Amino acid sequence: MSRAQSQPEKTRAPGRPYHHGDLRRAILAAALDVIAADGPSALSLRDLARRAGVSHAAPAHHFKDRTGLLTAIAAEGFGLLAATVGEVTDLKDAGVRYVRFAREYPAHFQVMFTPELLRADDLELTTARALASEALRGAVSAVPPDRRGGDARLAGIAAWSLAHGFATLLLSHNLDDPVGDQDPENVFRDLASMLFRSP
Amino acid sequence: MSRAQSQPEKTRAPGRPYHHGDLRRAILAAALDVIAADGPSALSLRDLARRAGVSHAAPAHHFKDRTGLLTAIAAEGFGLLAATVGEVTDLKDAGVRYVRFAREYPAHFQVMFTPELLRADDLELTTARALASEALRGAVSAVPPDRRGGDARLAGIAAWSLAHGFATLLLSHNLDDPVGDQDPENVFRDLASMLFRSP
DNA sequence: CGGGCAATCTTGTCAGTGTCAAGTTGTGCG
DNA sequence: CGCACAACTTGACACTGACAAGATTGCCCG
Repeated sequence: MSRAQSQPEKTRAPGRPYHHGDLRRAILAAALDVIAADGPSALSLRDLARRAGVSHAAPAHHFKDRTGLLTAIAAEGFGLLAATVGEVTDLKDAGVRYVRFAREYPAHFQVMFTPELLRADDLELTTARALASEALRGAVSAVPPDRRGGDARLAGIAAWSLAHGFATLLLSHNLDDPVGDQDPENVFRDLASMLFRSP
Repeated sequence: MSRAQSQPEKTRAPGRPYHHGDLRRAILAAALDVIAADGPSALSLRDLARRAGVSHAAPAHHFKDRTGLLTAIAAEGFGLLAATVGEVTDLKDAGVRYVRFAREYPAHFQVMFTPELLRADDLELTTARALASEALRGAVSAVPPDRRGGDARLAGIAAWSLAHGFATLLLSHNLDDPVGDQDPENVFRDLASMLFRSP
């Protein structure tokens, strides 16, 4: 594997207390940094431990696994998404917020939609996902039937696909040229208008 | 990490020739299997070598790196995508083919759009990507201006976002419920009709 | 035909990693 | 006060990617 910015795995400084105090959050924050910068594959538990100044096995006590850590991130992400989309009544707004979420929490977003990295049956994950899913469903049902062609299910797939595709391509730097220096949220607003307009 | 289905790293059977004959393709094929099943993070060069019945360092000669292997896959993928989309004149058809490509070559698709796994400046990759990009651009310019709201650039982003989002959500099993047992390509056809219709 | 050379593959090694087991240290609650 | 449990450490093992150096082979050119 590729080395992190390794130091000789320093033992803890004599001054620092034995208990970290908030290791869980420290590990999570460091993990999000790494993932946002270099993707989930660059994540190393030992590296995170080094950054937090604890021993290499400390993270395992809070998240059991590498998978456990990523699952926790995904669950947190779905919670944040549900909060971001919130109680919105306009579908276009929901889409804009979806895109905003992806840009504000790129690490969460990436992990949330990479199922092979997650413990699929984790309870926190499934409930958080259900919550977010319900929020999105609510936004779909808010658009008047005559503007979405009658089929709510299809309208939902369309809206989700458009927002998700735009967000994904954005994060993977595939839209850098076409959107240029415009605000991506405004660009997406135009896309959404193309999808739902009076027939 | 997690162990593969490890055997004691057997030395080559006395009968088998020293030269494999087509190691490059064998490694590629095995890699695609693994990625399609468990994602790129499950990829192990040593495991691929075992599957091909060669020594652990043999793959490095064909693709230098783990990154090199993934880059080769991505480049092949963009070539295949360009060929799949081909010389199509209808944008909706192009989208359908995009979705078809993602389902036929899920491993390629996944790797193609995970830039942190790739050597961004690789020549084969960049030329193949340019080729595919041009094919998609051609499909966009084929749709009559009155149906796409005048702005070709925006129409391109919309079409790509819709197709890419649908394909991505499909592969990550997020649309299993809503599309049910219908043919995803037909579902996407309906989505595409929502996007481009006479105002 | 044969000699050598480059491509292909092997062996050995090193640092880094995830995970497990067992021991230490601190904390809060009875 | 003391004791059980949580938080953390230490140590070990099997695995990994990468590199260097050697073995084997096909093949091109004389």
